[in-house]
Amino acid sequence: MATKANKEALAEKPDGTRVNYTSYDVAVRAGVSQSAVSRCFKEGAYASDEMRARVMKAAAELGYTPNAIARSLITRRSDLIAVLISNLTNLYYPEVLSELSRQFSLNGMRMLLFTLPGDTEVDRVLSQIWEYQVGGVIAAAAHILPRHVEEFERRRVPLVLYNRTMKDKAVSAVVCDQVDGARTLVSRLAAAGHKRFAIIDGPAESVVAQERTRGACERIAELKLAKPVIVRGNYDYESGAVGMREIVRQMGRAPDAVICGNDVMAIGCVDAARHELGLEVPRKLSVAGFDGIEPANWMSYQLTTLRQPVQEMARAATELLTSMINNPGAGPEKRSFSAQLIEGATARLAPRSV
Amino acid sequence: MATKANKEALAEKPDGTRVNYTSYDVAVRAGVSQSAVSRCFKEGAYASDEMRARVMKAAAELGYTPNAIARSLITRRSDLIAVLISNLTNLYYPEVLSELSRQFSLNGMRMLLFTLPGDTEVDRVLSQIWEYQVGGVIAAAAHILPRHVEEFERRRVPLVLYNRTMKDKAVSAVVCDQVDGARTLVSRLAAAGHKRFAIIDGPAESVVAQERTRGACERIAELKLAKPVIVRGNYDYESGAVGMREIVRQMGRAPDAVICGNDVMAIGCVDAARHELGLEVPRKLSVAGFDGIEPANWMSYQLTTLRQPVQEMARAATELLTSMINNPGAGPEKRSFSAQLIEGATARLAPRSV
DNA sequence: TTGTACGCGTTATCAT
DNA sequence: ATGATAACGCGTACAA
Repeated sequence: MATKANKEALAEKPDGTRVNYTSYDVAVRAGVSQSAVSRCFKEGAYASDEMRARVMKAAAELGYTPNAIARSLITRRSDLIAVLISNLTNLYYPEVLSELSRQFSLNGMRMLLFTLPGDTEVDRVLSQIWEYQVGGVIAAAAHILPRHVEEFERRRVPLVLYNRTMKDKAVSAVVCDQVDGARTLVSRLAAAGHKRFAIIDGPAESVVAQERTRGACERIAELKLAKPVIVRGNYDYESGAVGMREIVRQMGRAPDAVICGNDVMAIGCVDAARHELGLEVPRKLSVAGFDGIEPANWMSYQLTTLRQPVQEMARAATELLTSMINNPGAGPEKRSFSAQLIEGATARLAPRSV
Repeated sequence: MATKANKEALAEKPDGTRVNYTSYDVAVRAGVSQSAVSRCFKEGAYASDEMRARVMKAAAELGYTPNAIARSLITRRSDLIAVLISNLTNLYYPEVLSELSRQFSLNGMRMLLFTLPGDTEVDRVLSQIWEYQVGGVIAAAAHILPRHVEEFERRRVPLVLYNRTMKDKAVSAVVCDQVDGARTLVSRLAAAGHKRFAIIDGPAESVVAQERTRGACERIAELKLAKPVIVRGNYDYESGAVGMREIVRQMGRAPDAVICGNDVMAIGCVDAARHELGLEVPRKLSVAGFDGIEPANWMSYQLTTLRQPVQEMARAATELLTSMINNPGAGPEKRSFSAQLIEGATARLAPRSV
């Protein structure tokens, strides 16, 4: 047949070398049908040992690899997962990404990575995602709006939010309880005698930052302490240092404790206090952060922080997503984790109670 | 026709909602042929304004998105790029990855991310890559062997190595001249009076580490200085601290200068010197690192380091890869960059000469 | 157990 | 300018 001849010729290059063999090429070489080859590459499909051996031998000789693109066209599902991340320069995300990658790899899924530079890019990135027929998406990025979630629902693409939730919209998510962590932190600081608090908040669009600040403020109010001075930061080192200076300016003196929206800002805050303002930490000033990134452990800091169980959270996210993929009917599910207080050496804490 | 009826029914779910529309659905709604729809979504293809408008309207109403899987099956090329990275926990890589992502996104390519946990995983990961018919690969990972490169050549898949090269094998790469950087560093340190050097080397399998150490040793020998004590590290903070202690143990005293295989180890080294050994840095001991990661800038360190021009390198890597994709004939090409000495505050350097 | 035939959703090649 | 039709490489129902 002409068709067969064409197919055979496909792998032939002008220079005589061959490249990109298909299951058909393998079939010809093994003297079996194409569908037999297909079956041999699928676990638990009908195939005699004799044939399987012949096919595998031919495949190995040609260096044949199944074409995942063609496969997912016919099976109507791909093992592609998209991961959306805001900015990798936030030292917290590489760890998350690394764990996600490990977990997905273990589950036989491939990861399509999208980083979101700006806020308005979401629509553009989502349309790229739809094109690739991904099996699911993990979004560890800000700027995901309810209308985006609705599009996920319409398209029946499973979505798991990482460390963010959505008001008035049921959506699967893996979160760390920021409010609770912040409350615990304030309690422990207050019990140790801190009275005047200040907060270096994260960027306005970060839900995580909002929750951390809210938790701290709530608890401070409950304890009838003075309302904290709050300055805005953007999660980076410099804004932590700037924030610290601004706090001192606004208060006319140093506060007792500064709660920072993340570890990097806390480190900037500690450095500004020590190196620029001459404030001893923690003797004169307590500083605490959130996340538990690796540099927080460094001897120069030994930051007091609320560590997120990244490994467990990443695992939960992949499990949640895979279960959503396999049970398309199931409704949204939230999994919440608690932050762990790392006592560190940048804050004076009362001994653990309760 | 039965076929048409089937195709129409495809987007229909049991519950009556529709999902995953195809170009055929759009065609029916716009009252044109399927191939017309296809053309409308392709730039510069024949299509009257009138029809284009009708088709786009129908597509928008349905929320149609072209299926990239099907497209790349027929065009025999995908806009997928695979990126291989050893370990994201090395603080240097997130920046690289972030830049690569930005660049690829700008060029309309999607990024498939593979992280390599171990050394023997390479083969497994590569076979996953072949399955996805990627247009090209950027490898910023150790453990890529000549036989792997040969498979890239056989399969005609463009490969660009990031910060690694291969002996006896021509392969495209973007590198930073580590040897030259290390030599400059030693020269500047020696000119400032440092005589007894020590080196905290990176892991054995890191070519980058080998070059950094080699460059330093060469220059030290040329200057007729004592052979440096060399201890092995593994790029992480702890191994920098351990390395520093080990150096002092081996030498019976502190050296004049320690050159570390990367910034994270240098930071560990500085911390161990200051906090554990009571050595003033840089008054009693000079320490320098490589990479120029963000924490190296922090006030507590202000590390003296050789910064790699990550942005330029990432850009070069994407340019190189895209040009290889577009000119399949062209041979391998190397692009080399110079590291920039950040003078910092952890080493006493002689004023710049020559 | 194996082979035949068809279709996944798209682009490319023809006619018209 | 537009429409029919044939691939792309694979999985799978069905026949043998």
